[in-house]
Amino acid sequence: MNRTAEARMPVQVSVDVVLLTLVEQELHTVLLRRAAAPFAGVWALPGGYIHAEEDADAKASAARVLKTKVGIEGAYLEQLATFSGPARDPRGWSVAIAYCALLPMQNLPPQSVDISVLPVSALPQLPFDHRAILEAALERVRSKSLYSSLPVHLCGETFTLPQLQQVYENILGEPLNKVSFRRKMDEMDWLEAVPGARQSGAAHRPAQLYRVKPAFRQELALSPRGL
Amino acid sequence: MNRTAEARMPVQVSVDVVLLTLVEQELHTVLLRRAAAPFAGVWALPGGYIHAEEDADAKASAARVLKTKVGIEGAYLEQLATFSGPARDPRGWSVAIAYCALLPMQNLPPQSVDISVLPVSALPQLPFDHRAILEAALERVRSKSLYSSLPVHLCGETFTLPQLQQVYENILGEPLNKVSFRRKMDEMDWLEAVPGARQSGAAHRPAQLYRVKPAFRQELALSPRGL
DNA sequence: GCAATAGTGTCTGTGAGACAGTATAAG
DNA sequence: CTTATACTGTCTCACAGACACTATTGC
Repeated sequence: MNRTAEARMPVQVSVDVVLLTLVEQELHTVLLRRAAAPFAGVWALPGGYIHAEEDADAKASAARVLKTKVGIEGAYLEQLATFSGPARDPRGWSVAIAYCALLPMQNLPPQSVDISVLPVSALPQLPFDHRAILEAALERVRSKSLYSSLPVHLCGETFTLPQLQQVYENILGEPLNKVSFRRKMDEMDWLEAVPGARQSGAAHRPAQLYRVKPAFRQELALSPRGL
Repeated sequence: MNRTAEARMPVQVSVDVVLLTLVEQELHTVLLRRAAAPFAGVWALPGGYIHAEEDADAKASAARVLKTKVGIEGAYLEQLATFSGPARDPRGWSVAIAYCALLPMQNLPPQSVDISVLPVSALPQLPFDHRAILEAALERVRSKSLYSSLPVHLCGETFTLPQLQQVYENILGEPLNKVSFRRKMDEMDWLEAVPGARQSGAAHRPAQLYRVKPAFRQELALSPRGL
């Protein structure tokens, strides 16, 4: 057997990142204008080749892409799936390890001629198989929002329960029962009230501010029976 | 910007397959004895490089590995996750696209000096990060068995409801309520009775044989509230 | 008949959703 | 005071699990 022949035809490996945020009650994604061919000048998902010399793994590559090409750090990052085949990139057989990233809107960089934040319901045509990658990200985020704390990564440091419920509702696209939602948050036990902190300024009873308990900052909390 | 420099350091891309089956009420996995270095002679997950000339995508590579190295076709195949980094393979920075495969025991090839079927609870030390890949596969299969028809791919063409329930119980490691299980199977509506076919030979009332409805042969059925 | 397992009717407890009430801010 | 939203007490209905009963085979 002839292993060198097997490995001879080169396969390009890149990472692509679906960076999602919530702007005015709707999921938005960040697109970059491609600098180089193919598809130069076209809006596309942030992505890039793996740098074997510096990246500890593909997730680190994705974090580096977000830092150097979008200018953000600290986003929640989760591997989505790997897309592959001879046709997805005109340069030949390629592999893209896709990641999903969540970030609160206020941590996003300002838009520019090369950085755009668009609602996922009204995106331009995307190059490669980026449309399929984006759909996979949306499905993943929506399905995990049914039974986990994932959506909290779209909120800031502190938030009120009504705000958090709105985030869930915006992702899921349907209203949730207030009493059930609060019961679930209570029994999942991953939030703590910020002592003495209340939302102020509104012409009604102020809401208690909450934050994620330290043990759950890097990890999702799961609810066994959903919601 | 210097894209050719970015892509210069080569990254090896392979697929690894966790092939699971049920033998005597316990999940087993298929290991192959490695022919070549590194880890020559060691039991490892079936795997191999992507053949860009012939594979339509990474899933096709995984199917080809199963066919050529294990001798099976038609297994249920699902992408698991992609493992990467400089340390997982001594030959250097590498990417492994991991797949999970399910097959009924009777479709497995006979064991040989190079093919082994072992219970997942008593495996030898595995090379590379194959232990982590296997754990990911087990977690995926167990978690999907809580709300989908996934376990049916461990059954043969036809099966009785008591047999199917046993498969679920063996995967999950806990007994299930008989009435609830049958209610769920009924409302998920992905099984059909084989007319007139009943299990025979046992010294008790024979059970009705079922098969998967054609629409669900290639696709999982999901239950919104689990079980 | 008995033993053994298949399959079903029905009760009960848990838990999610609905509703309506109280609480607390601004003006 | 009114208005608006935060928060909570409680009822109800749906559904999962438990139990018990009937059904059908081999011996």
